[in-house]
Amino acid sequence: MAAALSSCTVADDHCKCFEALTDKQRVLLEKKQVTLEFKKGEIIGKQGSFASHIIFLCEGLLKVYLEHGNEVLILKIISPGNLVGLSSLSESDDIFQYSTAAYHNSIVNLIDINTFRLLVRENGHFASKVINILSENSNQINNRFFCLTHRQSYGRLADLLLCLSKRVFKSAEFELDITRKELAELAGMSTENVIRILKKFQEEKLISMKGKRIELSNTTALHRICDLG
Amino acid sequence: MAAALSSCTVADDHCKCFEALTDKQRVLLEKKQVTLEFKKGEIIGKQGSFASHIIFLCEGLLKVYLEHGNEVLILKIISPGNLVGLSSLSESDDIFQYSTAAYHNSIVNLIDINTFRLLVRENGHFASKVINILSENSNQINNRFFCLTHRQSYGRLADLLLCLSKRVFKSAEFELDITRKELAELAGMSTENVIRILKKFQEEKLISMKGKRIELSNTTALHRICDLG
DNA sequence: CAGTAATATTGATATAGATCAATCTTTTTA
DNA sequence: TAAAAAGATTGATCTATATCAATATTACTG
Repeated sequence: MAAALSSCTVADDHCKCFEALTDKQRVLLEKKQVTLEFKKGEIIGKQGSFASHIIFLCEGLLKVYLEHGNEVLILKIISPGNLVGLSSLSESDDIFQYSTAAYHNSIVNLIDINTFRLLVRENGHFASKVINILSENSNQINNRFFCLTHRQSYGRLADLLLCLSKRVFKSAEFELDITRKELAELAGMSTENVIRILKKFQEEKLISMKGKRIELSNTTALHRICDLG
Repeated sequence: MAAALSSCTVADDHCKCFEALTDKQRVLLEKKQVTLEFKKGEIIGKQGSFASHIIFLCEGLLKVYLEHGNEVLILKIISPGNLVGLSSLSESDDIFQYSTAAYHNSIVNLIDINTFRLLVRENGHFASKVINILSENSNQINNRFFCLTHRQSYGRLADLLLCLSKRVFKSAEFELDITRKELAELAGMSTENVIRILKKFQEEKLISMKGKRIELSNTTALHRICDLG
């Protein structure tokens, strides 16, 4: 029972894997990457396109999502210090299975995927770290899967707010510079529903909002809403 | 658009990874595993318990699922030749993040997880194969995630039937020896709804059923139902 | 093989949340 | 800075699907 269900949408710090590289390997990897800036809304990797690189986020905020026709499913949010696209390491298909886009202006390192593959094969410790990251990723997405399929809208939105607060902004008060529509995609519901629930949360003094600024005033109650569904 | 959305619930053949081992390594691995039979319904690995082994399915059929309280989310079905529990390789937590149970009587190899870890670190090619498996797994679960959140019940059930036919039983006609409740869990809906939709499918001559035996008579139409949602 | 338990089926009802439509507000741009 | 576009909000309606309740069927057990 109890066990705080961690359905958080944000990936954990991944950069640790590079510690397993030798100095020489690290130099090689650094040579085989480029740093780029992406503007708000820009797509960094498009689902279905050729995956020539692994993405490392230096600054900003990204979303990783599936799209089919007009429908979108956000798999996770990427905050700085994390990697995207490890699942394209699989030699069998080097196609991005999902899209990656920037919520805000972001700075990104694009790491050559073949060099990455080489290092995995060359350095088992590095490979082992990569496996850790992939595993944590799966667990996180699985929990999000559970949350989106088994919790109802109030719970999902409460969960999302807590997650943003705890993991992305690391503060009970934060500037949420994304549209309601994007919030709705994150929580897996309609835009109108997000608005109505946020209003309800305000009325019940669980949060307070001015402009894009949100403050979580009663995290205990929000947690309870998560847990009850 | 087009692109047959592969939201299949069944894992692919995984056994390939062992090909990357040396003879000596393979012998070591074989020494560090035991073969066991599990009866229908038995739990092979319980979410939250200590993950001391990786599961390899020789014969039978398994389900991998999350549980919280009374709620269950089936992540995937495992057919023979596949591994379960790779995500527990992560050194940081050797706890099963999900449960694994047998649909039918099943024969399973339990492989010592530390030996597995050792081989990953020792043999980068093996590690690379393991990464492939983890990646394919993620992709598959992500697609199932999309399916369960974005398709409605008719589409989900059609998808499931096609998947069972194509991947598990490898035939348009098969004996589906699981309860309606379990079917419902797989398709992410209520038992009653499964029954009603199966009835509708029969009326429209898309499938025919006698007892536990199901035959898909019009897979084209079923595919169309999947795609339209 | 009778009796009980488990599962399947059918119908009626309730509801969360989507969708649609209209207005208001903010942001962008020319 | 005025006009247009994009986004936010509110209310009304609709519907897919869960839930509840009753009965039928199948499977199990002593």
